Amino acid sequence: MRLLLAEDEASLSKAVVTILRKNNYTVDAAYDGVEALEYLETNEYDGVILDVMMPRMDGISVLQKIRSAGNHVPVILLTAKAEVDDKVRGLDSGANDYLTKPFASRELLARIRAMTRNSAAAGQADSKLHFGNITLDCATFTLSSPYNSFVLANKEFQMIEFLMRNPRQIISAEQFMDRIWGFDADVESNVVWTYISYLRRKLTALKADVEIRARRNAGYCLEKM
Amino acid sequence: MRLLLAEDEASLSKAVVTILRKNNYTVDAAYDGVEALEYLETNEYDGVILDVMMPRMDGISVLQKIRSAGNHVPVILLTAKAEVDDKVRGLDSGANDYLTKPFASRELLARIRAMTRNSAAAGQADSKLHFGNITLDCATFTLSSPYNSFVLANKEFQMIEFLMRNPRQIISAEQFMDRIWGFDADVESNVVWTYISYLRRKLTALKADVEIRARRNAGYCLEKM
DNA sequence: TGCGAAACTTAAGTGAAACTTAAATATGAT
DNA sequence: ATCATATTTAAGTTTCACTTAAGTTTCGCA
Repeated sequence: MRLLLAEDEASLSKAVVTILRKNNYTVDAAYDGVEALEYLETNEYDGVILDVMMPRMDGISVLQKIRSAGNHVPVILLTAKAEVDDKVRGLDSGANDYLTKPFASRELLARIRAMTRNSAAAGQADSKLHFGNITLDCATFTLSSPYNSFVLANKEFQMIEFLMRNPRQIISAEQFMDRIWGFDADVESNVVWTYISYLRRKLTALKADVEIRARRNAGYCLEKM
Repeated sequence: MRLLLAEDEASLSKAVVTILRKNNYTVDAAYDGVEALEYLETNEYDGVILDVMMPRMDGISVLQKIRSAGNHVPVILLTAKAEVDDKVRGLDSGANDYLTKPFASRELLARIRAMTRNSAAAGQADSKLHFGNITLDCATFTLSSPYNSFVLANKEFQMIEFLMRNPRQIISAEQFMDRIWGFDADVESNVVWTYISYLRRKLTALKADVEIRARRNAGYCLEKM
């Protein structure tokens, strides 16, 4: 799951990013409205947490802008004070939820789960993905088959999740990079090969009837054997 | 996905075309504004990458011209300097995005994906080509008939794609070379024969009711038997 | 009908892309 | 601070798509 956090207060932003990463979200952080907009235009997120009060462009304007561009990504607005007017204006502009500072991290996590639940439900079955004889439990990061099971590390999990949400589709190394590492991360595309290798080893150990096939000069593709 | 790249600097244009083709876009290249306009008037594209500074007609004028003609194709503008005025003028003229040189290829690709996302969701019919009893799935590189199917290698795929997008048209070996290998590649025209041979073998195995016919001293042509 | 040119087929060689592994580094928990 | 685990880098290895080359067939024309 990939989230964007737009929050100008650096210490709060860092704290929230840490909490979210611990909970296995992939998080990009923007520090003002214009930056947030740029991220939103170039990446696809599963959810956005948007501070209302920000330099250069306020959160509600960002929200209006992306909604008018036809982007329906779920958005939680953050604000310092619970002003009813702000709240109404925010929700009218297309926010899915609203949270006032200060907030408990547990509440934020719960609201994020609620916000992303719908898109998951709309897309497909909830927290468990199936393909062939393997199952990925997104709540526990467990990849299992009738023969065996593994608890996956964060990056491994996101790789197989991406593949299982798009079975039989070709996914390029660049798409993995953009989605999991963020398009501005400077890691070698080598790292994708490494994780593909790890995952294949696990699929073999699971006696999976599916495999990650390489399509030279194109990408990878999860297919039945 | 079919893109038009309008960029006058030959070396940059060539580099970008190569990158885009590698990412399985079909790309036409124009080297000035007037040429770009001609391409845009005679073909339908899924997206356009338009350099602002070009001979004969600048990018923004091209953009204004096609917009006033009612063409809503998504456009990314390219410019050397990040001048705010230029940016505003470009976006006001109807550009969907703006990218300043130099740029990372991964960022360009991400922006193209963002730009074409909507149209991809709208019309996915583009990703499958039909002729006679054979079908080419451009998403999975699969060539199939009611009897059988093959996953094609990159070059094979591009050859049959070119033929299936222009059925009954005569395509010369040179056209294949320019389009698939690039007009400056130094490979023997032998390779075209080789791939035609591979494809014919596959068409036979598919019991296809179409064939690649050779027109002596002219080229090849995909026709019903 | 026979000749030369063009088109075709096949198979082996090559290099770039993909893969694997292990070691180095970063992160995070105790 | 220390140790355990996750992630990234680096380097050596393998694989396979592409190219080449050489021999064969087909075609058009005299």
